[in-house]
Amino acid sequence: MIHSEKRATIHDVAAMSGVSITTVSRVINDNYPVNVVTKKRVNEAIEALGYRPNLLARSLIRDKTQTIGILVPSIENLFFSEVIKAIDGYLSNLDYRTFLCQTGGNPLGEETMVDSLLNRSVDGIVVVDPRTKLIKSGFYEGLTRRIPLVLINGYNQGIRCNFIINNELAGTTQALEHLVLQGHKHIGFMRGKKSYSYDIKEAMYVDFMNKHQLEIDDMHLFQLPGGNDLETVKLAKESITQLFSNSTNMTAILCCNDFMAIGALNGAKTIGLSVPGGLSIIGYDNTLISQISEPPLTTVDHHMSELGDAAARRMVELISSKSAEYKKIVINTDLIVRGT
Amino acid sequence: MIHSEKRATIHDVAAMSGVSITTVSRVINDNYPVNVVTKKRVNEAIEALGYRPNLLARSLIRDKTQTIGILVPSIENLFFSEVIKAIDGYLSNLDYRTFLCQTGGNPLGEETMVDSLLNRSVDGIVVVDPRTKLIKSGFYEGLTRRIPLVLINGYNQGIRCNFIINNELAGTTQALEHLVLQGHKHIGFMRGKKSYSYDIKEAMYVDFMNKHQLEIDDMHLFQLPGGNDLETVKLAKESITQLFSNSTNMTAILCCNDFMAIGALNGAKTIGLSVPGGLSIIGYDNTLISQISEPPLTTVDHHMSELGDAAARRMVELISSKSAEYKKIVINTDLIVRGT
DNA sequence: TTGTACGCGTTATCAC
DNA sequence: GTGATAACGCGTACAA
Repeated sequence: MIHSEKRATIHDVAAMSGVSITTVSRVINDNYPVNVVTKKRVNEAIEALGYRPNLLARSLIRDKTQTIGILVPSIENLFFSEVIKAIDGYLSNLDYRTFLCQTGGNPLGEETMVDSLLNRSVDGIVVVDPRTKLIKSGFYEGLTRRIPLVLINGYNQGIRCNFIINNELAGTTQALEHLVLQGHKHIGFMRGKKSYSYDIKEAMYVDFMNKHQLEIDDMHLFQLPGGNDLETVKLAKESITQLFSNSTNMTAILCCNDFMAIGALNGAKTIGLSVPGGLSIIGYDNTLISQISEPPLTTVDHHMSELGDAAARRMVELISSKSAEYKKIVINTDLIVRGT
Repeated sequence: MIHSEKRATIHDVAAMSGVSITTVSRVINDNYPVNVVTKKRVNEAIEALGYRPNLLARSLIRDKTQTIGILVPSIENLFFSEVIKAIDGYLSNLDYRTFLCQTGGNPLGEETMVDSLLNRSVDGIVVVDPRTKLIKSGFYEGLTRRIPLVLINGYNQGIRCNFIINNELAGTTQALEHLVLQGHKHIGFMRGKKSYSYDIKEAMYVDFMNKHQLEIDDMHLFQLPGGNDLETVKLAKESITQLFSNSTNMTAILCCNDFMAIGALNGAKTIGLSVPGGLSIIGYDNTLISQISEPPLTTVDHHMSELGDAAARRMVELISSKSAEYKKIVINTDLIVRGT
């Protein structure tokens, strides 16, 4: 297939309207005075030729590409896709385009993508769920001195970077307090294998239970081998059915994400355990699956859109150099009480 | 915040290694013979300076950006995000980066984004779910003469463009035949307001029912005001509860997407109608929600990853001009029989 | 095997 | 108000 029709350049416009390319440039950018009649002639030529500036050439000299890179472990994750939507939505209005980069959730992938984006002269990089290893190794601290950088989650104390983070502490507390208020004393906790956010939540859970003098026995703590995907649903379901096939005094459980909570819900249904009568379940993330389950899931809302919005806003600030310090912006959580 | 560290250019490398930029360029691209010792000196300088070619400058002269634009109505849609993942995954391996463009599902958004991508000299554009209006108006036929273009779905007869499409016909037939084989005679059909794919499915449904001499009465045909989002779940649920609160002879229903099917399932549960005992439900799309419902949803699998893969492959073909004709590539469907 | 010089399409800096 | 001309960083005839 041949795609030969060449685009008109600024020279073509200049030739047709009988002026220099300098004047054409001025008309386009409207940054210097140009005679009204000349301007009209130029605009007519632009129209006639269907001329559009080549942004590559413009970027080369301006050293700005109006382009932002977004790094994300995987796009089809419900949590990530909503964040991306928000970031891109915000930046799109400001005439930025975004490069979508899937890293596969491993450090090498992130480094490779960052390299690729730097070579393409992006104006900034947003990393969703950056690898802890790269944060601690100083990789991102080095990067943020070269280019505007915003990290979403993955916060670590003392790292000189710009962070937008969820308030995992508050979210976990809200959920647990809700359960205690409902009269629950035997509250379980379900987490995935390794993730910074699971660690924070677990620490918070243990802390909370101790403070309220509620017991935590081995039966209360679930560590699933999986993480945040479909497999997790099955694993969670099995865990719950197994637990209740033995005997347990557990009457409520806090799950680290909605997949786990759905799994727990399905497990309870399978063994005829009523929810929330026999078992109260609280999820985390407020993804769409929490709204379509029956009954709909009580869950902690991260406000993912706000997270993305905040990241995009911060990015624009950094680009326009309005801010000279590293900020940590915390997005609040809300407990969404539904039917479980 | 100041990001001042300037990147080394090809000139810096040339100066440090005591050769001309031409030689450096040859070392980088490995396209002309260079003395082994010279090459070594250059490579050392590259290493020492941390030099990386500026792809903007390279693109400007080569007229290739290694960049593809992906247009999509909205990224958080389960169907779209899986397609995007596949497209980007495939192209990423070939060192392409992708611009993610959300169009909002309206013609103006699509035109604007296409314009933006052309100005950025992308090597090709993939449009997921293109607006019918722009297909019929000749917009995309014109575009495909200027740049490699692949349309995913939205196929219309006689349009000279490259399409990758789902076999809606086969998918619908598979689902209906399954129901008939189960002995169902009163089969309903649920669709959304306006979409080409709903139209095809409905036509197929009507055709099938007529061929099998099965009746279609007004109670069998649901047209929801919504489409493919959370609201649809509620609407579908209400439709089903209302229908069965009157009397109906319907024993099975084919839904145009999984959201509708989940809604129908929730509705049935609410009124104590057993699934599939009292009502069989078949969804469409095989999104993740069909796997986590209880019971899991019987649904038609589109093979979204294959759809994206095929689009990416076709794009690469077009770019390398291996193909001179417009092709329509049809991706097969499979009925996934689960619990409804 | 290597270097010079031009061009890619634009904006910025001078002159006039 | 307007126009040459030099950048931006790179690839590549052409010449040596």
